[in-house]
Amino acid sequence: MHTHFTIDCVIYSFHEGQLKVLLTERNESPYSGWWALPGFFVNKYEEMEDAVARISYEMTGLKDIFMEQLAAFAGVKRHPEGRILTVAYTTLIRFDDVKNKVKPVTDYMRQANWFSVSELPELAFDHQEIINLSLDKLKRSISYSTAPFELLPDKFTLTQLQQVYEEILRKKLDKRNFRKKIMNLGYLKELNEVQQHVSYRAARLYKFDKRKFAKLFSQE
Amino acid sequence: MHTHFTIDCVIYSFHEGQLKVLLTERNESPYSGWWALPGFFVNKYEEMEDAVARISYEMTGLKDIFMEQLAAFAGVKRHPEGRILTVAYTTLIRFDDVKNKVKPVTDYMRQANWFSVSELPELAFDHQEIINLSLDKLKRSISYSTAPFELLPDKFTLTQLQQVYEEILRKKLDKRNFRKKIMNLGYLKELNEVQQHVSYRAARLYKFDKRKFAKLFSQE
DNA sequence: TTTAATAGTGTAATATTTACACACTATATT
DNA sequence: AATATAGTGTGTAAATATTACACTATTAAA
Repeated sequence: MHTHFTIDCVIYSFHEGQLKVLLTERNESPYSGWWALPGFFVNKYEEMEDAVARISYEMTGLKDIFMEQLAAFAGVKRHPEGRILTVAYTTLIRFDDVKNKVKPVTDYMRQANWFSVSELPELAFDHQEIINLSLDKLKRSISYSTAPFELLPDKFTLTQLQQVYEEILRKKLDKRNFRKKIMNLGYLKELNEVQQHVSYRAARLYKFDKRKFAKLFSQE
Repeated sequence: MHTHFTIDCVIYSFHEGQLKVLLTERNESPYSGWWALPGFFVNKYEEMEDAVARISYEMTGLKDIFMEQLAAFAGVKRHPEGRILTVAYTTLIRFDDVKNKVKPVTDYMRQANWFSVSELPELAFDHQEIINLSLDKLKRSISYSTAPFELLPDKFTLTQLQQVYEEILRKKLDKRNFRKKIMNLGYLKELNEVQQHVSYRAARLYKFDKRKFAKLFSQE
């Protein structure tokens, strides 16, 4: 009638054209030395949302990131000591905002690192399964979520946006059709600025307009 | 680091044109005498899926129903004794299959009864919140889920199907457009049978073709 | 036979999706 | 100055899907 209770975090970012997930190297038995999702035990009198904030910080050094619940995983056989119920949370962050800040502030993990979701090492516990479920959800919800814009910098090119879509959907899209469709949605603001420091024709930059996006999905 | 662990079940059916949810009257403190989702504690060495089957049976008398996970709820203040973490599960069943069988087989609940989701009594704990989340999910996923057919009998009329859609989406649909669209999807089989015992023009019956439905969503 | 209740059906206008290829531009290199 | 490189930016026609909209047909009961 009691169970251990943990939180695991699936933290995505986008870098060099690839969807990345943040993993930590465990320093504790079981699975010591294995890569795993950042996660830890919830305290007795701690609200789940507070635990998510605390644990994501302790395991990765990242602060103030908003996480959304994915699902609960509770296999009795996940751990020799008996059941450990974990609730998985997901978030998406801008790689550039955090690139040098990702470092555990606890001894439970030795290091943290970004891995391309298509080239993951063998993971501890059922963490691969958790990631798979989370990728499915991301794919299904992409058309009505702000996910792509949470992964990109404030100003981005349409090619970058298309790459994010292609990574999440795991398929190539047609450039002209993609641009037509995304611009038609009306929540991208075209800027009078272009990319800097590229050795080819610089692409125009765009911004995401949260308000217009919200309006689009408010009434329906 | 430990928590109580329960399962709560959100069980829907469709009857007399309305989406119904199955509630149980509690016979235990706290909230004794209140209506609540059928739910109970998970045993120490019990797999979560087994607990779902056992608890849904004990609280409602229903056997062999497949439930899908909705989310975990874990407020510290849900219960005076401290945190009780509950994982909510959802299912959809055919009203006619179960109409006389719904009865708790435990003393923890006094009775079970169907309520229209638009006219619920005040519920114990945060159960209204759980139902709201579940209704949202049902709405969002209706176009790519088998939900409407799980609520209907094996043979059904297009009007019944449209009513299910209207209840889940909470809006009226145009009859001609609805029929055009649903028939175009190609997974309804038209039967050479009509409704019996109706005091007006009998409607044609249809069946849901699972295979064709699955094919439709397999490759994409 | 009439009434009441629901079943069943089509079309035109508009919007969305798909398939598809080449010229343009900025920089780096010689 | 000329050229190579690498990625940007753009249009159209065909097919498909969506929307708005109203009357006739059928059955059983009165």
